[in-house]
Parts: sequence; C-alpha cells; structure tokens
Amino acid sequence: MDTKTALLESAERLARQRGFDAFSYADLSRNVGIRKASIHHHFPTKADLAAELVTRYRETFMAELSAIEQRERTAGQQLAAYFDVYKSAMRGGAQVCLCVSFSVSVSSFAPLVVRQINRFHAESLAWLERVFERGKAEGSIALVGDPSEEAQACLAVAEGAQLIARASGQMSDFDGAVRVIAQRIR
Amino acid sequence: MDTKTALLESAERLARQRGFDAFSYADLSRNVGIRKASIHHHFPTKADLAAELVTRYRETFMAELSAIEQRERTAGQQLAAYFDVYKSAMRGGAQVCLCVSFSVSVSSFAPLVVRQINRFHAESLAWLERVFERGKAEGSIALVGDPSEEAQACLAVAEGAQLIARASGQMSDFDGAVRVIAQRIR
DNA sequence: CCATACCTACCAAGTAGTAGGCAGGCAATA
DNA sequence: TATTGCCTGCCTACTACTTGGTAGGTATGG
Repeated sequence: MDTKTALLESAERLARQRGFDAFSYADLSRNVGIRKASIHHHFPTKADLAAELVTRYRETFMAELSAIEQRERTAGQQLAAYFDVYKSAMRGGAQVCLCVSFSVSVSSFAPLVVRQINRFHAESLAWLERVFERGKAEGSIALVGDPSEEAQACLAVAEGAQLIARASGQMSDFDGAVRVIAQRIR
Repeated sequence: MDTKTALLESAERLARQRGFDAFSYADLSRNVGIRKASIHHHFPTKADLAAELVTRYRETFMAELSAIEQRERTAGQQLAAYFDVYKSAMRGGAQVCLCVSFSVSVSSFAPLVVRQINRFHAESLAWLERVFERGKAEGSIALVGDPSEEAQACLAVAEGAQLIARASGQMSDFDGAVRVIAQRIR
C-alpha cells in the first residue's frame, strides 16, 4: 500500500474510533511510520485530510451499495446486506461510520466537508428508497408505507444503532435496534 | 446563577455543538468570565467536568421523561412529547443530545462517564418500553409489535435523526426520520 | 535534471494543569 | 465585641507538553 493510502486508512480508523478532533498528525506518524512533518507533503493541512477522507469514504460506501444492488436478488436481501455493511464496518463496536463521527463535529469542518456528509445522507436515502419501493412491489419487505419515509427512518435507525452499540461496545445493541425493520424482510 | 452551574451550562452547550474534545477551558473562561485557572477550582480536571456534565444531563433528562409521564394522558401523547424534547433541545439543528456527542468519543472517557451514557440509554429504553406497552394496550399507538424491540428502534431513530439534522442544519430532516413512528400515534 | 517523497529542525499558539497569593465571609473563641 | 483562623472563590504567573504547520535540506528513481 502506498503511503498516502496508509495515511488515509489510519486517519479513517482513528476518526471513527475517537472523532476527528481527537487524533493528531503525531498519531498518524506513529501508525504509518513516517515523520510528522512528512504527512504535510501528502495533506498540507488537516482540513485537506478531512476533505479527502470524507470524499473517499462516501465513494467507497456508495460503490458497496451499488455492488449490493447487483449482487442481491430481492430488495429484502439488499436491505439485510445494507445492515451487514454497517455491522462489519463497526469492528465489534469499536468504531462508527465516518459520517456519524463527522456529523457531531460538523461545525469545525469546511463547507466542502459538510457537503460531502450531506451528500452521503442523500445518496443513502435515494438507495434505500429504491430498495423499499422494490420491496413493497415484490413483497420482499413487509408493511412498507411511503418508501421515502421508510428510507429516512431506516437511515436514522442505522446511524442511531451505531451510537448505542458504540457506547456499550456490544454489537447485540445494534442488532436489537435494527430488528424491528430487519424482521420485516421476507 | 452560580459560577459552577454557569460553567456546566456553557460546557454542555459547547460539547453538544462541537464535541467534548473540541472545546477548551479557554473557551469556558471567555464564556463565563472567570480566568482559565479558576475553572480548575470547580473542576480539577477536564475528566471531572465530563463526569459532572453527563451525570447532570442524564438526571435532568430522566426528570423530564418522568414529568411527561405524569403530564400527558395517553402513551401516544407521551411518545410525541418525547420527540419534542429532543427537537427543542437541538436548537434548530445547532446541537445534539450530549450522549450522542459523547458516544462517538467514548474511548477518550473514563469508565464512569461511559457507564453514565449506557445508563442514559438503558433508562430511556425502559421508559420507551413502558410507553409502547401502554400504547399497545390502550390503542394510542398503532401497530405495536414487541414493546422492547419497538423501544430500541425508537431510541435509535431519535439519536440517528439528530445526527442527520445536525449535518444538514435542518430540523425537517429530524421530523422526516421520526415520521414513520410519529404517524402511528392515534 | 528534476520531481517525488521523505527527513531534521524549527515555530507560534494552544492544551490541561500547578503554585501560590489574596480578598471576603463565616464561625468559634477570648 | 473584637480577634483569630479557616474556607471559598477567584486571581496572576507559570510549567510541561501537544497542536498544526513551515523552512530548507537530502536521497532516489525516471
């Protein structure tokens, strides 16, 4: 892996574990094994790092959702896979979604970063809305009301469930919060 | 208001706006109008401040839920009031629940603080479970499945909805995420 | 030859926290 | 009543350390 990617990976893990304000270039330096000053060669300011982090995260995440859409047959299975993405990304309750972490400290970010977070939410909602629409049509998700509203609730549940599981460190809390929706998959 | 309370109020607002790691004793000093060093007289370390903050927050919040339980007649109206507490506490999308903010950076807190956060979640769940149980019995909330699972989903929705609304700065996003549940109130 | 990627050695500003002093209130005591 | 002494709450002045960031140099490979 090239150094820049290694820095991004390390920064993403730290941001998702502790929050963006709670890690420093010194931490990255230790993790990646280059001097602190050298990091500025790849990311001149920490704001630059934040921007690249959130953009990369959104792109990767949306690529995963696209892959799910092609891989899984029914909308119900797609929804189950959506929850699984978050679940495995949480590493057993040790971290949360980058956008969850960034949302809290949104006021310390540049507009560009905030826009990426909102775009993440918007694209997630659009994907989920499609899923609920198909799930309703084909019957692979039970009790579907308005797909748009279902999508909004589902995104909120997924993000909130992460917070609760992060606090307790127990993935069973994530499962518990998601169950009411997951049970509707046929 | 006495100085200690003023410090707690200011710290709570800053923590909920930016996160606990993103404000300093210097910020409190400016807001409250005493010297930075004097803050250590009230809170020897920032960890002490975190502990008092989260304890006070949990107690205040639970007192509000008790008040709702006594004030509102039906379980449905109690649930509506629950969402309203969060809504008005968000100050138009400028901040989130303290425990939402703290959950992200849980790894930088002492066990005592983490325990308070989990207790907040546990007590919220217990309260919500009672509400869904009564709502099911009296018919003031429609389509109630297992009250415990409903409660877990509802807490997750409330917390997740805050994150999304915080990122966009629009309270309509909170309303949108909560709607699927709120619509079930009869 | 020159760009890339790294280095050492800094810097100014900000971080939590400490040491020690001082003013005023309050309460026990002479 | 006057005096003593302690406690609370704040102050100035400081420390040790970390923060993001800069300046300028060097090695290496196309």
